[in-house]
Amino acid sequence: MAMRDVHCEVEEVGATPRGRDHGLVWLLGRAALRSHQSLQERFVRHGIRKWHYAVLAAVDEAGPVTQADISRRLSLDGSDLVGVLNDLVSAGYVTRNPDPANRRRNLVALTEEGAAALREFDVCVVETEDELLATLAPDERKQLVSLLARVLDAARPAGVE
Amino acid sequence: MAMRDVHCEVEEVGATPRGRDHGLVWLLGRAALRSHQSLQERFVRHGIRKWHYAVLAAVDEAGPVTQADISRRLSLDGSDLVGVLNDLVSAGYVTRNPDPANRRRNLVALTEEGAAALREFDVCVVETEDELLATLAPDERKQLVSLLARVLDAARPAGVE
DNA sequence: CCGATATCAGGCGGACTGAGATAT
DNA sequence: CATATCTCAGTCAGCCTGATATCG
Repeated sequence: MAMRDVHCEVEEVGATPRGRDHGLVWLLGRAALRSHQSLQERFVRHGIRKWHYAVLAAVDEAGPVTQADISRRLSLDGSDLVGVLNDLVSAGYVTRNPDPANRRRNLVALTEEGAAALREFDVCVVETEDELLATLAPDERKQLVSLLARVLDAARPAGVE
Repeated sequence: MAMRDVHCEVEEVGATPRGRDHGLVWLLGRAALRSHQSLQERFVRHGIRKWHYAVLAAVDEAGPVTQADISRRLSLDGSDLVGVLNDLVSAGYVTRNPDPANRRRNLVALTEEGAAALREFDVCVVETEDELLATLAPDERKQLVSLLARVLDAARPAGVE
């Protein structure tokens, strides 16, 4: 709207400062919803949901970890993690055993089945992202990811990750 | 365990094609969550939530409209819109009357109080977006918004808006 | 006693589905 | 009858809070 190289078109300053339908918050919310739906649609075929994937990936990357660690890494509430781990243990994807060094803690470790499953689940993510980014050129994809990462970093409440 | 811990480094080709923590879906979801929380925090001080704002804005921009119109414009389910409108009518922000031309329909119109309130609520959005985008240069903001809009357009299920 | 960990119970808002009522 | 609109009931996952037991 109205590039300001010309004589003062200051109309939109007060009323609709950036067009209500195209604001960042709105776009973010809708884009996240669509991508979430698209991903979940693929995940359900494997019997999982997004947090199952996220937890598997976190355990894979960090090795055997405590639940509190997973919780902090993913910004997932500890009480919700319990249920996710129950599912993953039932499926045989992870083991959850008390840490002999500190028996308040549980150590969560990936099983072979879990590692194999994770590689399958990765495909869902790749497919979803390719679908989402189909209309963007490769460098635009990188730009978008980079910009989002910076926004997220700045919006991070207090030292996470 | 026990796999090909052969010392080849072709690992990330199949396993983590783009770094699991930095994928588009993940970033979108987290950024949307943060922005949503930041905005809702402001909205609650005014006694509203995001859909109240979205509906007010839609009615403001489209003039008196039917509920089905609002529903389509915002991709908000009609059954959820009912409750939102109940709140807005109670607050005196909109009126909801049968359309004399087609009495299946309700015509929703903004009141003066609604228009005034909307202008206040706009401030919440502006503040939230400024907060989110604080670390980005003006042209980067435009880039981000533009890229998100393109992603969203491509991801649109079937002719909306 | 205090703090960290894990678990459990439950609330709340958002996205969605299905049934029913009414008007065209 | 068939369709469109609005309303209501209820499901479900996600995000959050609070309470409890246990261990250090």
